[in-house]
Amino acid sequence: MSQAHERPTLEAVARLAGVSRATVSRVVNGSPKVAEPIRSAVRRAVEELGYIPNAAARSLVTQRTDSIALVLPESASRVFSDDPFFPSIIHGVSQELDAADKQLVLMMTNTVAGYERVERYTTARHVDGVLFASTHGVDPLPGQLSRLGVPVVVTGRPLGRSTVPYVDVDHVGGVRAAVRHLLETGHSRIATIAGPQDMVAGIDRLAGYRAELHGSDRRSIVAVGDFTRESGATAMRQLLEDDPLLDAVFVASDLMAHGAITTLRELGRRIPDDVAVVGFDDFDISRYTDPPLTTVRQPILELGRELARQLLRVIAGEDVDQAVVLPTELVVRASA
Amino acid sequence: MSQAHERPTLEAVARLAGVSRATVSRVVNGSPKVAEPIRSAVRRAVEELGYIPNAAARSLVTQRTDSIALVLPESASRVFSDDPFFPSIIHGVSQELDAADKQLVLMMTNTVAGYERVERYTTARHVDGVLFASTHGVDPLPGQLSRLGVPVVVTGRPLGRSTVPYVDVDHVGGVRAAVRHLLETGHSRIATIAGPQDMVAGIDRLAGYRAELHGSDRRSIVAVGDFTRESGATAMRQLLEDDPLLDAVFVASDLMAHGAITTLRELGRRIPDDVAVVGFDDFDISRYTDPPLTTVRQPILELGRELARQLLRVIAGEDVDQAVVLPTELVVRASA
DNA sequence: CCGGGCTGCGAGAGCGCTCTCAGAGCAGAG
DNA sequence: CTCTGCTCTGAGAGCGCTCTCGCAGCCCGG
Repeated sequence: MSQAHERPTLEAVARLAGVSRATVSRVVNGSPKVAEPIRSAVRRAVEELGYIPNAAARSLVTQRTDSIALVLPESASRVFSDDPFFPSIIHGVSQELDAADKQLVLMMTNTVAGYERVERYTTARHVDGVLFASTHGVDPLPGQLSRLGVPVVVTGRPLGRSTVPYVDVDHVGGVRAAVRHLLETGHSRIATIAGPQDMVAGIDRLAGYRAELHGSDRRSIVAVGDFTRESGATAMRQLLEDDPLLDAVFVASDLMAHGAITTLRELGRRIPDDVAVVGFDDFDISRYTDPPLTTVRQPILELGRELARQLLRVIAGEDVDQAVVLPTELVVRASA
Repeated sequence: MSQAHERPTLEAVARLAGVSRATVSRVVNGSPKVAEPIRSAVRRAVEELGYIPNAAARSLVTQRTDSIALVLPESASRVFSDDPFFPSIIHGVSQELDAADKQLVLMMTNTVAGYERVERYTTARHVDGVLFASTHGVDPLPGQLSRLGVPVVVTGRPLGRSTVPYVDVDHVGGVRAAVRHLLETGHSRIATIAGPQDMVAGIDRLAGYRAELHGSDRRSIVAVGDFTRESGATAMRQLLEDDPLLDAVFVASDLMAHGAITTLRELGRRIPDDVAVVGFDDFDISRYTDPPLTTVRQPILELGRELARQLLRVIAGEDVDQAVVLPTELVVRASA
């Protein structure tokens, strides 16, 4: 049954092929300086024994593990089942790492001990580098690891000063396009449901809204949510209390936009005739809402891929830009 | 900057504390047979040097890695961004592994080479065990690994004979409850949109539908989808062509049910008055469809957790049941 | 025919840890 | 006071691999 203990080692292959361990190692690792007859003899021995190198032994000497950690913050788990953001990031990262033949190790800091766990694990040289997705507030861990010599890349411009390389999307540009669209289509009372103000995504999107409104004679009407559907529904109700005559709302996430739409419909407002709605994300579901959601697309999959690519570059010792910002794009559908 | 090379070893700690490597190792691993004064001297040295054990060296001798692979099949990536199934599994697995202080290594077999990659990686003793989620058709890999001595647990009753332990949900029971509900509420022409017939979930849910209908004088009206929203929309159109008078439909996944609802609405059918709709999954979104979806809840998070728990038991050498089946439950909302 | 350079292979050290085994030290019994 | 038995610590082997280094064999030019 279990052949776990009898798994062949380099030594065994070497004996069978009648060569030294070093030569087998060369063949296995594709060194060019092995003569052809010997090479094929070794190949045959490897095949026959079903030899597979022991990863721990190898990385003990090479100091590499060929795996990469992706750290998702506490909040990730909370919204996990409803929010395709993290799955898409994971998917994108995984695509790039697959191509580079690296493994993805997922870590969630959803327990209190998680934070310390991540630190221990990554500094135990378990992984060659660490990716952080969507950190809240000012997270010291990325900088800390980076200072310890661990390659690190994060999503989202870090709050506070930090020299850790990051990948982000153009929140402000996307939001401005959205608000401009609302202005150009003749809306005069444009409100916003902002995201959490301890996250860059929340902060920047609100800033974009304010920036585009600034200079027009429109005043800003703001409510704040936490990117969940429920918070969007609540915030919409609040906005309508604040200004019953508002005729448009930019919502800082698609999920919150869905919540807002539910509220608007409950209160008998027609979309977009009474109130135009624009979201941010362009999740798949948003094509299927009623009406289909006008929203700002952010390339989440690509964000994940770029994140991984940057880290691989850092690991390879190449120079990388401290910031990579991916473009966003307004997708006009029926809701505005 | 980079302190990577100067990272302290056991040896260094031992020297500083004035003891042997063995004693430091004992303290680090919490062995009780170390006298208190020495123990605290070692602790101080560990603290002072910031010592963290090298994982590779440790697992080279212990033959354990304290990490677990979760393998998602090709199709996972395809539906990843729209289907909360895999995220929930990941989340559940991760909860249990966190508690056991194990790491989660994610692998997707979405490339052609992925299959072989998984095999190499897992047999390289990179992980202590392997979890498979939602395999399609008859996948030989789980059995193969299991025969090589690698602990394996899979989701979903395996097709074909297999002795690999699995965790699944009670598809048939849930579906029968759903169809019974439709019968009891006076529906006479009950159709179904089935899932892919190369997956247990697809097969069993169709079987449940047939089983409950059997004996009543109703005939079965079947279309097949692939669990995606689009396929649900298409299948619904097909069903209405086959039987324009049908008054209820059991749809084998929530996403397909959403598609079906879209189609029904486009064709002017009222839900549930003209056609009652029941789904399967109870995804979060299904509470927010219009009307809210009556559906069969399957405990996906719990499925992931149980999956991990079973594997941990196998790894610990305990006996486990070859099958664990979690209950499903009909959740009645407005669509039926 | 000899010496220098090159290529291909093997010997052996060592990566950082765990764990067995033996021995030192001490307490208590005889 | 000796002997037994126990507890605690250290020495050392070894996990499976990579990689440096040196040497053997060969080819070529002088």
